[in-house]
Amino acid sequence: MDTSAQSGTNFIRNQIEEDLRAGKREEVITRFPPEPNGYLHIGHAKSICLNFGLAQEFNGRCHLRFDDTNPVKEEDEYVNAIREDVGWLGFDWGEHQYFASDYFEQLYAWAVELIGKGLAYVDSQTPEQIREGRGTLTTPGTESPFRNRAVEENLALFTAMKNGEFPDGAHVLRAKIDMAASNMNLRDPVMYRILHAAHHRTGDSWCIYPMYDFAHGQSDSIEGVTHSICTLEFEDHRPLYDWFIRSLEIHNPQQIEFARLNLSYTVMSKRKLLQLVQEEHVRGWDDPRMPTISGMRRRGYPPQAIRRFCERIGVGKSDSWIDLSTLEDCVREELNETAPRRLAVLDPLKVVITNLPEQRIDTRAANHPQRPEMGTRTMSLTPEIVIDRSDFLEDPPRKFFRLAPGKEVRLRHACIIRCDEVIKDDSGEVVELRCSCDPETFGANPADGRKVKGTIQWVSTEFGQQVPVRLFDRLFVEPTPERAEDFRQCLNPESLQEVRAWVEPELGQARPGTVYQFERIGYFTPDTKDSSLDAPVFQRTVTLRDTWAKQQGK
RNA sequence: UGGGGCGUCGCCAAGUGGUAAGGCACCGGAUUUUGAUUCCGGCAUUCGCAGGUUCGAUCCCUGCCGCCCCAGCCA
Repeated sequence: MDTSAQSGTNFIRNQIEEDLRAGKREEVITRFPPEPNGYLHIGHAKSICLNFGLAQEFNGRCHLRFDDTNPVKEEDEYVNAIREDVGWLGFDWGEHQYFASDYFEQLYAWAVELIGKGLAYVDSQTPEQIREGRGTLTTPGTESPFRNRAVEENLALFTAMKNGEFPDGAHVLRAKIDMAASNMNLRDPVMYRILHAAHHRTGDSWCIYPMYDFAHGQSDSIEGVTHSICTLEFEDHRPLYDWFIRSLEIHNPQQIEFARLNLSYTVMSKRKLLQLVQEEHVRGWDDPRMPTISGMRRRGYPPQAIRRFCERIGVGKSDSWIDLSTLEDCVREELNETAPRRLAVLDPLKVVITNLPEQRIDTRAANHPQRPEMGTRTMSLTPEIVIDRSDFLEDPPRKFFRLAPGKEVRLRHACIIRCDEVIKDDSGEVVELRCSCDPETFGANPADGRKVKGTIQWVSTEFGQQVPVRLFDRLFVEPTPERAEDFRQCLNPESLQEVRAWVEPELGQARPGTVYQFERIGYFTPDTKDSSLDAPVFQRTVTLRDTWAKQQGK
């Protein structure tokens, strides 16, 4: 793994260093704790890189622990997908894979212990009554009439809850803290609820399940976690986290909170992502337009690019909205180094070279301009080729370095051609160009010293192949769909376009796993799901920077 | 108007008493058989605002202002 990354510093790293220096901790154990109720997205990647990265950096370890305390939402499909994604990102949890459900027995015993200490009680109010009793942000709550039940009665009731003697919602176990606390989390939070639901791992063994607050900290404690890193919204829970640890007198991990990632032009909440999938706005969790790890993998984003992105955006506590261009830049940076180059024509315009000396002229083309070790391939120029429609303009603006009537341009890896004649159909559309070539310019500049600034890609219609290519655009037209009244109203109707492109012959056998650069266009890779052995379906990973287009847009 | 956080360049983000790193974006220019890449150069006399302490403050104090989170038997 590349640890060479530009390691900027951040407040969490600083604090860990301080804890180690001061002797408060002797090792660093972190954990990535996803709830298996959805697929991982780029926001999770930030947390994964942070937790695993810190553990690596301090020679500690990072656990993968599934926070599966709510059986109605969690599924094995999700735990498998999560394991695959974390591994693909390049992180290894070794033997340290855990489930909060592994600790149900221990958690139950601890609940009993707290009841014994008079720190927990069974509340028999209805959910509505409990809500009303909690008070509001500005008014204190009121104590439940069941708050002062005897320890023995609490024990008997809690045992009966566990034994399935009550229906869902009949009773709840609550921590006895302070109904007037200004921090709502301390107003006698619920520890256990009755849920007659099958759990993905424990099946029907339990019909009471611990709440997040009564499971997370203790799970960290059991595993010896030293630094429990989570997102900002849990900051208010820290006093409760500490209260349980203190009341139980067990190992005390330290919770540290950081700001979650927000990315422009996409949504990150699991609920919204689930909705996109269920309402079929996308073709599944791994749709290449999704901000999920699996979607990015399918789209061709290399894991190194995602790790670099997480390193680059830093870690802080202020709400941040990262621009999509930052992510795309990381993807380009990686792919520019590794992607073999090929020529492809997405929007073909037929060109006939009228004076080609032979029916076929072979040239050697480097697979990467800066990396000769990536080898070369042969390209065959024939009298009939296609070029991209956007590389020809009948009436070009100043500084248009491509083809136009009477103008010259270089065919990449081949020779210079001049446009002699423009052929149109009845409707006036240009359907063919007749060009003459300068045979002296194969692998050489014009002997007379004339300058031909433009170079364009081409494909021989005799040897090339036609393949489907999907062009993705951002899923949303609004920079912050997350804030919209209805984020679905912001969906980009043109986020997926499919064209039929001409590509170099060997691309017809391309397999998923390799990302190519189609020169002057972008990076493309065969889709893992829709490609077959000899029929790849290409998709655009990301475009190349295009300063010409940018200038034109102004 | 309870509590908890946050406010340094368009977007992120270091720095936390000694006179503002870096990245993305943007703007110039060089090289280029990808208008790609690469390379050079530019880009905050200023750190939410107002006072105060100090020889000196983004860093300390006071007061404002703005934004985010919390009233699930979700995590």
